[in-house]
Amino acid sequence: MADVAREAGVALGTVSRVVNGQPVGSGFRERVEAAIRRLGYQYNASGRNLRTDRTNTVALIIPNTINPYFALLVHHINTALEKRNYRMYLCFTEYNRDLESEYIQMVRQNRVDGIIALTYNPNLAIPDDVPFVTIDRFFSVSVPCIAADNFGGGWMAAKKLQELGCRKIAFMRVGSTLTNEPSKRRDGFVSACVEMGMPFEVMALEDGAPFSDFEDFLTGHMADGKLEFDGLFIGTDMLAWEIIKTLRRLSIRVPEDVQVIGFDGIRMFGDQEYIVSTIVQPVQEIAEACVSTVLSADLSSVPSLICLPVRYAAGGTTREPVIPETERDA
Amino acid sequence: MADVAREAGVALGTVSRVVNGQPVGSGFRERVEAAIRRLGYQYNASGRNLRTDRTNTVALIIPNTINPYFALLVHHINTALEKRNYRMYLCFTEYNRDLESEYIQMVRQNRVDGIIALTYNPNLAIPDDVPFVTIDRFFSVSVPCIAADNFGGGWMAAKKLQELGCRKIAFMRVGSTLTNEPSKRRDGFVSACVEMGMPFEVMALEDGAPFSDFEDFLTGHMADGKLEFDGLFIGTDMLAWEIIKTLRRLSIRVPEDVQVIGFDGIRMFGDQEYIVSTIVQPVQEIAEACVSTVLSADLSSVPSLICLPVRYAAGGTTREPVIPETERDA
DNA sequence: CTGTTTCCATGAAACGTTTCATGGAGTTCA
DNA sequence: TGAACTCCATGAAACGTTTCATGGAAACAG
Repeated sequence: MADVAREAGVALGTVSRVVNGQPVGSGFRERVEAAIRRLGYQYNASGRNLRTDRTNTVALIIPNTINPYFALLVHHINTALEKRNYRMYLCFTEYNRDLESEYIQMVRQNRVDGIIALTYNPNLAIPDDVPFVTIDRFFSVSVPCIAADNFGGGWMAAKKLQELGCRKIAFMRVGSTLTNEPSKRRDGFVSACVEMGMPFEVMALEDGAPFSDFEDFLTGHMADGKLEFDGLFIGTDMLAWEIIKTLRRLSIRVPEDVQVIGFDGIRMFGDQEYIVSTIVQPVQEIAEACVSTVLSADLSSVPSLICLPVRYAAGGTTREPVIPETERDA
Repeated sequence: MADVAREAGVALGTVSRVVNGQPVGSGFRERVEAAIRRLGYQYNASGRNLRTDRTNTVALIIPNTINPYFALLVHHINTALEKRNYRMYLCFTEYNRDLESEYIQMVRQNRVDGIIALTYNPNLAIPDDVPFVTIDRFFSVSVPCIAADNFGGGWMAAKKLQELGCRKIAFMRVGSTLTNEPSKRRDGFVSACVEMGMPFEVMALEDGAPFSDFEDFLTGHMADGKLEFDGLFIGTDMLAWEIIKTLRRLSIRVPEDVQVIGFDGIRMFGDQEYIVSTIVQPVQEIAEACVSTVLSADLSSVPSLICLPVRYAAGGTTREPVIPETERDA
């Protein structure tokens, strides 16, 4: 930059203002830009980062991008950041709690301007010197949490199963010890069942327990090769997919014998149909809320829990009254 | 850091060496570390980045992470980088050629230590002042390109279809104008067919042409509701998935009436079965090759095209002689 | 023509590291 | 005992920006 200034016969500050698009005296801009071209000058962001102590970068801490729901989340968060001219610093934790802390430490050293985290350590130390928002995890009123309306989703799933003609239903999930926002899917489900007087059961797989426990649960509720449930609400679409495979192995037909509703709104690829009938999370809205919150000038004035509405979408594992054409997002 | 030095009663350089784990006189390390704890000192990477003109960061430029193949690639590249204590700078282009150039410009300004790119502009300007490797795109001998053995994969697919009893087969792909490494899937397929004396056809969808052209192609090769092909090799698993849906709509059964082999090795989630029978790309090896190449001290001494072996995996859209249990990667 | 104000380029300091020449203290050897 | 070495902490410079106080020139008013 000093070279450019010399070449253009102007001062350092003038070059800086040209580069940043700030107002500059007539003729100066052209002179400086010519010099930049002549010298092939390349702007160096490190200098600015050091001087301003800002990086125009937000860290996103998430288990991985293999899970299609996470992939979608990453995608929309990146888009929302880009719109504001911010970059995304992506960290994969693979559900490893130590990695979560390590990444927080690391991105702080790299002076990110904010952190968005979807983590699994309930005792995570939240730094207070950088804007921090979480997805689906409530830590304290001073750490904004963005989540779908999980309770409402669970409620909606139970109601929907009744509407579809179910007489006895069950909720199945994995990871029973951790209490977080998605846990409320169960609460909403149970509340709706109680309110409707619908017979129901809840099966939560202990952490570390083998998947076969699910199969045991199902066979334990079978008589004459027939499942006593005619509706299942399952914590996530991924799990629903697995359980449907188990059901088929047990010669139980989906959706003829048992209807299944999952949660998340996962599709095979971008805009195809849902892999299972599901409660769809408003991923784009969640992403937008995360970004606008983490970048808001005054974090203390934002609500500590932002809860966004979900919707139901048929996906072939329920017997819909009218055959549903593929439903699509906006 | 200056504060720490003062607090510990040592010089700046000593603190620096302690922080970087370099050898230091006895007692110094303890004194400095105590001071760091007392002051709650936080290392600032911006200073180092400026001073060393390195960032320990590699940029990955890729269309998105919604496509499961890309998601897997991102995952493995991140792992390979992490192993070497590098961070990943992820840029999503959404197949937009202008964005590709913009991102290259941007990450250069951010002084990444290398760029790994999977791009779609054949005339992309490759910078020569930063290590640059590509995936699946050959630009010139001075730009290393990492790819699966696409030719071999196409060859393998044709051979496999014959082995599975096919008598007349076809290759279908999308994006006919762009010539890149994956184009060789077609070449391998054609070569094998010619060598075997197997009747075959090739259908490439023009860029921008509607998907229904595929359907027209298929119906154009039907008589009495029967497809004249009994085997299809399709450019990617995603496309294969779409085409299988079309086939089913045409009341053509897969794999009974026509066997289908895709390319990439996409699965629904992490380690489940493949969504279609497929030629599996060695994603992990590709990722490892990308990273080790882009970080190699002397780029000019690496081969300009690294071609990694593929393998066939049954996935339910072929009639395997023995019912295949799910095959899994290492 | 002088005094006042406005505008805006200038020059220098500062951000937090790394690195390197310097030299003081300790050790070895004659 | 002194010369020659070795070891390693020290202090200062440098990386490339941004920002701010300064002041010169132009514009305007009286």
